[in-house]
Amino acid sequence: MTAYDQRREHVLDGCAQVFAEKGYDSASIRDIARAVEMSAGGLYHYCSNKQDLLYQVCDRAFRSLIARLEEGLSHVDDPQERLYTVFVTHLTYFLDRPDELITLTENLSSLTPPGSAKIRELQRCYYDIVSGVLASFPGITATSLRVATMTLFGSINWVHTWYRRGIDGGADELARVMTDLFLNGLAPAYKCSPSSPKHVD
Amino acid sequence: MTAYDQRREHVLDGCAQVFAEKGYDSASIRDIARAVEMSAGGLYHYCSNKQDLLYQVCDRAFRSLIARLEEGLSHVDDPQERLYTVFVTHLTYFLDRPDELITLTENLSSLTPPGSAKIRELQRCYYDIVSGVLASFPGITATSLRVATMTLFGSINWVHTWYRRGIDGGADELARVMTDLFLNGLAPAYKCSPSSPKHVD
DNA sequence: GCATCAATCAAACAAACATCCGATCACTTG
DNA sequence: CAAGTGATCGGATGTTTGTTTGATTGATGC
Repeated sequence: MTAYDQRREHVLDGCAQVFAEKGYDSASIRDIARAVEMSAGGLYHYCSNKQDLLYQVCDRAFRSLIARLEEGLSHVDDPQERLYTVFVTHLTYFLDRPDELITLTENLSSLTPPGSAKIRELQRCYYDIVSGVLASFPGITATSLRVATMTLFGSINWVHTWYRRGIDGGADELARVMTDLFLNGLAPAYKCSPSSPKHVD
Repeated sequence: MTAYDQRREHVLDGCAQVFAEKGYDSASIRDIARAVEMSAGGLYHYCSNKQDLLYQVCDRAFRSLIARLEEGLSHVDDPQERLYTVFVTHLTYFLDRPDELITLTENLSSLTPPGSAKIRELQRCYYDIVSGVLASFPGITATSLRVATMTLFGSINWVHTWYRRGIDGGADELARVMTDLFLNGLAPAYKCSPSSPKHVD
């Protein structure tokens, strides 16, 4: 990693922070410059324009996320454990680098061509992985697979709007609750033991 | 309803459309003026400033949504049917007036005091209703109630990012799939079938 | 037919914006 | 030391922003 690359990483960190806090549109080049302690003009040594900064942040974040998930899934075979791996990997990444994931979920729609197409490709890649995990459950149909996958993404991507550090438990606990919800639902008692609707373990 | 109020409704419709399409920050007063076929200055007869327009759109949308949900739930007693009612009401509203709901979910964070506090109160009201529905399921704990409620919101609020008209089925079908997922999960076969003694905890 | 009043407009305002540019600065290399 | 080079800066540019202002219109009441 060259010195230039290191500096660029630092710039992208600052971008993610500012984009996550104010959103792409109301984040000004001067805001970013202040966050990385550089002049506005100086930023243009690490990007071609403001839009390019958003692209670089999204690209880096998506690639990290996909790499982590592929690594995590490579050790696990059981479908239920693989589902847990999806949740815990994404949530761990979120707690680890919240600004990047917030930028990714909140500002994707601010991307313009041609960068938007490349990022959408990464998004598709991520979708296929998660969808593949869900597809291994028996009894799932084509339409319910799509809805279930999108519902899962919605659940995960919504976390940043309500999660509070120190109050809401770590990634493992959150992932456990969500996995249980997706596997067994809210009313397993109704379904499995109609004679004792109150029983739960 | 006075003529002024009617005209104001028309202005808010245009705002919702522009906000949903471009986002609050990059939607200009002139964009909105063009959408409602009025001059930029003329808009200020229906608001005190741009921020006020966002507030009015959010306020109107949230109140409609809450009213619809309260009405719908008032006819239903069974917990499982009440859960379906939550899904189908929200999704119907989304398919009915997508711009308002998109503005609500995408631009809430652009609200500033004092309007933001008032909207947050409506949000809290909506949360309490939905949380109450989920709380009626046996075996749900305090933390899992919070996570389940937020997961439900995430699922619903994410729909606008992937739904495609004419391809993805109506509100009732979507609500049915989601309700089934939340009630029974992906692996009811694993849990209930006698041939599969293993279960997750 | 005159006065009132709300609704609307075009024009103008300062502020903020992304971007560009010439001038330095801190270095390595000969 | 001299020359060269990449990084960074402050300032300037032209555009767009939200908002204000003063004038104009069209209808209503007298």
